[in-house]
Amino acid sequence: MSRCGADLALLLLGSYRSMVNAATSELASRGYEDFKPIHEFALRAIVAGADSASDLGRRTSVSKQAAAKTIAVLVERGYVVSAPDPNDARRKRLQVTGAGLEVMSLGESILENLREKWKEQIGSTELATLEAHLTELVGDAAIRIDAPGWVAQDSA
Amino acid sequence: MSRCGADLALLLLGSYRSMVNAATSELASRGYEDFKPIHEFALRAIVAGADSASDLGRRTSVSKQAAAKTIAVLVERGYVVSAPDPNDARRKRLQVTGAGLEVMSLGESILENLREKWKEQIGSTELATLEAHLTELVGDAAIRIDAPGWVAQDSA
DNA sequence: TCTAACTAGACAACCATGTTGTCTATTATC
DNA sequence: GATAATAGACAACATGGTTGTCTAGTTAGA
Repeated sequence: MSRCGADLALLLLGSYRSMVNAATSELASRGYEDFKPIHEFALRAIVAGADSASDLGRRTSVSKQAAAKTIAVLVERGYVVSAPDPNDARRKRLQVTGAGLEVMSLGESILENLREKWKEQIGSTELATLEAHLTELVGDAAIRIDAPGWVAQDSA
Repeated sequence: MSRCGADLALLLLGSYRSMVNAATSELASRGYEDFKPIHEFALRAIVAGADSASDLGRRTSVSKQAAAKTIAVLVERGYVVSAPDPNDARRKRLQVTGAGLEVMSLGESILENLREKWKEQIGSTELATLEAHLTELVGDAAIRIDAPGWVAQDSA
């Protein structure tokens, strides 16, 4: 199908886009209008323990300033609250709100549905193989969510 | 390997990134410092027949103004020349220069090498199967290169 | 044929998301 | 206790996208 390296790259990108677009538009249609992948990933990172702006920046390979901006948006929209850390007056501890958890689980279930649909298309074993191969390709890079940047442009 | 939909999405994105990052850093090390994926795709589109700014915008699903900005960069760096169209005084015909073709073929060969390496890792048939499955997933979306936006953030 | 509609491209203003650099307050470390 | 490191705020800027508006040129139709 794919004849050259560039096509393969495009194919990978297209597949990602295809999933994420479907997810964001679905989320939008359910009332989460401006929720972009970057927000999802930031929430995930916060839940995973990135409880401060600097921390979030480190974990997502982005400057703390950029992280702070993202957090500001999430706070403004009520997905995250930020409160002074009693143990360290410099820090502000982040916490995902109920609304934040809700949108996360909704997003995840949408993506999960997409994966299921795909599984039906190509078969369960085939999907597993594909995932294994992709994992092999990305290697260590898989560990880090990394640069929200390349995930930011979207909206559907 | 991948347990949920979000992981699969991330895996796809990671795979793309992994290829493109390697390519851009390789290009950078060979002297093409500021060459980003967006430029590559724009050149490809121009070669494929998008010979004006408006045209390029349409083909890459971007406003003509955005396309014009990208073109301005490519022209400035000598990858593209823009000359008045003798048949239509409104238009400026775009043409990829020798340098442009050179960087394109270099980029392509780098990506091709990456694909080869991957082929050795997982096997030729497996790679073909994987590509076929991905093609199935993206469906029609595969046709359009689409939004340079999600391809823009990079640099390596 | 002449007018109306469309098209190309230029320009400006703006938005989003990232970057660096600088500053203050606080905490850690020697 | 002096020095270094860290958190976060703020400002300036780069990039890459958007709309909106304008002019010049083309095309189509009454």
